Amino acid sequence: MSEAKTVESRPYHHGDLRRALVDAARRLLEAEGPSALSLRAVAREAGVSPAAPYHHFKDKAELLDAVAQEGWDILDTQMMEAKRDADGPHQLTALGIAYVCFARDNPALYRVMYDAARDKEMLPDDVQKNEDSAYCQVRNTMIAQGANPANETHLELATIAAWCAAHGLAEMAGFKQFEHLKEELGGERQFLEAVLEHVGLFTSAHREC
Amino acid sequence: MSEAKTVESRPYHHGDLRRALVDAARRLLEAEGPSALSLRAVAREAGVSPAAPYHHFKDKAELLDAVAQEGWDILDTQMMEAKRDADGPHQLTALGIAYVCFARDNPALYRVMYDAARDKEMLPDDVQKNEDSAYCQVRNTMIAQGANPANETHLELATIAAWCAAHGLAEMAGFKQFEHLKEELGGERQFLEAVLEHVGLFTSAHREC
DNA sequence: TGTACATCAGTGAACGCGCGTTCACTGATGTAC
DNA sequence: TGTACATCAGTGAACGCGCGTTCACTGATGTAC
Repeated sequence: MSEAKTVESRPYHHGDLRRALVDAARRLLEAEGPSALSLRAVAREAGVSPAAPYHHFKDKAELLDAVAQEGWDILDTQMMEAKRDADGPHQLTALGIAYVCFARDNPALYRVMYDAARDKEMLPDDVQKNEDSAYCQVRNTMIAQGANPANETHLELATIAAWCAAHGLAEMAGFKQFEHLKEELGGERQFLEAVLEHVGLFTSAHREC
Repeated sequence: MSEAKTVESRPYHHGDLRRALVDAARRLLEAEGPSALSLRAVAREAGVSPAAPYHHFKDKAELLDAVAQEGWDILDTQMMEAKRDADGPHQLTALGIAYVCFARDNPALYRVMYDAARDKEMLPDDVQKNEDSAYCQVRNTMIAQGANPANETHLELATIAAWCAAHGLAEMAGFKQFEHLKEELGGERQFLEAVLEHVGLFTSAHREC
């Protein structure tokens, strides 16, 4: 689509083509959706020949993985901010809302993230290993809100249950069937909160997206 | 893949090619996954020329819609059976488990169903309109288990919350990260029940998949 | 009951397309002496 | 500081592929008289 730099100004060596390709992929993704995300289209969008990406990624899958990884990183950051800005008892809901808002604001990116996860049949490793990851934030917040950290199984199950509910809501919140509820409740955000409240693991909160 | 009838036995006019194409699509889907589901591959699998499907479907999307619709019908049936076989207080969990089991047993079909839904940004119309639909079964079971049918908004939100949790679990239950929990709890089925229990809308039940 | 004919449901070849990937290449950069 | 040379990161053309869809066609079926 758009090109940040004018074509003629770019030197033969790009400087950071890897970064530029991931950026180009994200631009394409938002503009055209996941089905438009071919290696060639990404190269085109970055203003580079179709063979150039192969100096930075083994194949198409590796490029997609890098895009997905960036998605997880952004998600982590946004959830961290949401948690920081929320009062103690509202932190878990704030995390849930931040999760769903991320998915709603970046639907194509979110889809790439989960398409990769389903293909591999696993979330990226550091979703559970990195202490700042979205997953660990939910887990730690559950402890802060009274879950017993000694009962590891219970804690994990609760985290997974909350995660599943948020993921389901993220994928379905846009469905037209629910539009009347959004109107009735005063907006999408209120709708999201109301659904999460019904899940039972979350308590109510009223913060920004 | 396989061919039910021998090639030479099939008459020039097929009889019910529409049906045969949907069946072929499902066979392909389970054997090769959603990415293998091209119009041409379906025709090939059905033993028919690439142009033949156009006498029964406007285009590829319409064929995919028919496949997805069949998925929703099967889901409705399986949930109905699960509910019938469960005791009153366990019916809601039985429905949840049946939902997740359907998705786990037919992962490619489930993906086709939701890919179509996300593209259209809505579930098929009769998921909410048909009284036997999975959605209405959950809704009605909530009433039977004590939800106030007069509070329509509350009822809908609870139904959606349960649906979201089940959908999220359906997509994530296969992730390798959760394998140790399945072992610890004695199997995938126990794991699914345990997660749903944590959702709060479900109560425990112990029935067959 | 037999025949003419319209309609239906297939065939198979062809179209143009964009894709992922490879290849021999070349221009730019960095390093050793 | 200057030069030779290895390495790096691009180019652009080409490969083979499977795709969705269209087309003129033809064999089978059903209907009217």
